[in-house]
Amino acid sequence: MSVAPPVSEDAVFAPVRSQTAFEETVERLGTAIKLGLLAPGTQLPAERELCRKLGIARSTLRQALLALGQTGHLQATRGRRGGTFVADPQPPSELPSEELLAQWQEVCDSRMALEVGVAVLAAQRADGAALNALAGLVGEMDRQVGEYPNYRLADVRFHVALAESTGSSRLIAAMTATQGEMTDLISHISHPAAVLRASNEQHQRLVRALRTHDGARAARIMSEHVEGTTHILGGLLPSPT
Amino acid sequence: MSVAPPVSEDAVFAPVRSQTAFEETVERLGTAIKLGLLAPGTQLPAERELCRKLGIARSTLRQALLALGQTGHLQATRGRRGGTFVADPQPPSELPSEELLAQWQEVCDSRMALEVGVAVLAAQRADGAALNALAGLVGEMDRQVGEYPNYRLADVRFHVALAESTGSSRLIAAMTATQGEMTDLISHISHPAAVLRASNEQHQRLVRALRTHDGARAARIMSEHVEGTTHILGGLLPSPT
DNA sequence: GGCTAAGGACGGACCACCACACCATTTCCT
DNA sequence: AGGAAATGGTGTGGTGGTCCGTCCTTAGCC
Repeated sequence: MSVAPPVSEDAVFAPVRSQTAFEETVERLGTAIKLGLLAPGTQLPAERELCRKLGIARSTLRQALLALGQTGHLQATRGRRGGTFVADPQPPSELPSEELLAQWQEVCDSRMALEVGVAVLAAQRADGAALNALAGLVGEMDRQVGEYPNYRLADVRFHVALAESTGSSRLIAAMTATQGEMTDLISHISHPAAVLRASNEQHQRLVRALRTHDGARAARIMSEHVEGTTHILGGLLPSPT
Repeated sequence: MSVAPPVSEDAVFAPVRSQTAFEETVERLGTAIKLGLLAPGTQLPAERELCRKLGIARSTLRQALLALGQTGHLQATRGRRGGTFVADPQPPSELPSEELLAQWQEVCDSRMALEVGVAVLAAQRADGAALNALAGLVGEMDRQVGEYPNYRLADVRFHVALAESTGSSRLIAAMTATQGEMTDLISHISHPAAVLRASNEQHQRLVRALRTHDGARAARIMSEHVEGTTHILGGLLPSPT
């Protein structure tokens, strides 16, 4: 027989979570709205076109749009020149769900892996335009250090733009999903200007590392950046027993 | 209006792919078998228990087991002391699917992000036992450098063990999925002993970096390690136009 | 007034999934 | 020898998600 070690088979036999098309659509559009990727006032594509893009039936899409309308994230008007639009605010943002709180460490771990890897790839690939966009977002965050919602908006854009600079759609999707989870986790804790300034300092140093294509340095900076958030959460959230 | 930049909304409106429970079960078990995580001869849990673990109905599980039985990956015997067992070989491994070939660059990008991030986390967290297990697998690969199937088996175990050392089940699952995709991509290309030896050299240097908790160094080594495979594939596979 | 483009609503068909009960085979135990 | 137990194998009915096609309603434009 093989000397195979006792491989942990828990991962293989872990519960299988089949996501319905309806659920995933609500998730995707809702996350994009919450993160500000779809700005308030933005008009969504027409239903008949959007369901084609998403690869689902129109009735299924309408279920999702209805759900997002009832939670106040979307608003629809009929008739010619009508359409579905992203609603303005959602000031009393939802409390993080139980299950997300229970998994907050796993979320931070996934984020660590994703962000560090993306930083390394970005150091290889980011071109001038992408670097300028990132630098612009760093400046925006610097200006909004006293207005957390605005800061967070630019923060999300920064990390998503980083993923976009790699040119990998998988990584972009993973980054938006991760940022959505992070937003749920951190939206209800305080964000002193000093902390934001220090965090943005790391953004700036990261962009400098990207300009010189220094992947190792980018990895180290991003690692420290993510760890900062993780430690803050660790001090405020209940640790799983 | 907001000065929002033209965010690439392609990612938001990308097709939604709802995976059925049946498909995901076949995928999970099939990958685990192909990767050798479930060694030949291993007995699966009884159907009535396994469907409970996976959180699906027994009939759905049986569809998956039937499919894997018809492809020769599983074999079942009835009666008390019976069960479902992992079949021995699958020498003529399947050709990589069209869609996977078309996405090979995205696969390598995802792998880069995941592996580098995992390496950084492992540098922080890997304990003595995990490091010894990794070192043992490096030794095994060194011995099997002339027998590619055996080498690949230890290679997969090495990378999965790296993910296990982070303690994050999400990362373990992501790593097994990624290794499954990589196996599909690289199983039909040649693997000279010199290449394997050089690759395993990087494994060894990585373990040394982990022992000193040098995350930056681990990131650099892993980045070069993944890039090696990517370049080999780039020379042999058609590039997407 | 009519055309058009948009959201809104309905009904039937199909299929994945589930829950439950039961059958067939083999082995173990008394 | 015979029954209990544990396994894979089979069938049946019901539920809900999804798709497809059709039609209705609203509102702006020519």
